[in-house]
Amino acid sequence: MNYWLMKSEPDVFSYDDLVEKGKAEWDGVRNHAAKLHMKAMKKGDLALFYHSNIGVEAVGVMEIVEEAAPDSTDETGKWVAVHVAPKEKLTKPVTLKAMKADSALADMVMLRQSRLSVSPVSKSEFEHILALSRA
DNA sequence: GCCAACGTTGGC
DNA sequence: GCCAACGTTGGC
Repeated sequence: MNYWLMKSEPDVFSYDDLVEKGKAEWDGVRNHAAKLHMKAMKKGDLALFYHSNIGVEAVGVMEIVEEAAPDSTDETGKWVAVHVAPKEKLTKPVTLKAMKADSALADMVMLRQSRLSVSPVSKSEFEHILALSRA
């Protein structure tokens, strides 16, 4: 089982929007590194849902329910998307500020490469963030 | 609104 | 194949 972090601007698509839909295609990713990460995702993997621009915090956990397939919004056939479903809304969002301030998360890929919209998260980082959300 | 990071494009 | 110019993302 692997863990991931996926960014979305909440005014475009928020965690609550995902809860409302029940399941959604994570489309629109147009970055090669992000694409490779999506292709590596397996059904049952968990991903943090992160709100960029507004909030700037991890707000929930979702599950990968369908592995990478052609992105329905892409006409070139070059890009892929996975399908996700909401799993658990964090009791308390974990802000970027809190993640940056935590030495246990210093190696997080998303902190090192802030523009990457889909990034891997280690098991210990994932569990640490969940612990912070309950603190 | 600004700016840093970084990806892409195009001239050479 | 290099690199400058430019566009986009995302934090502040």
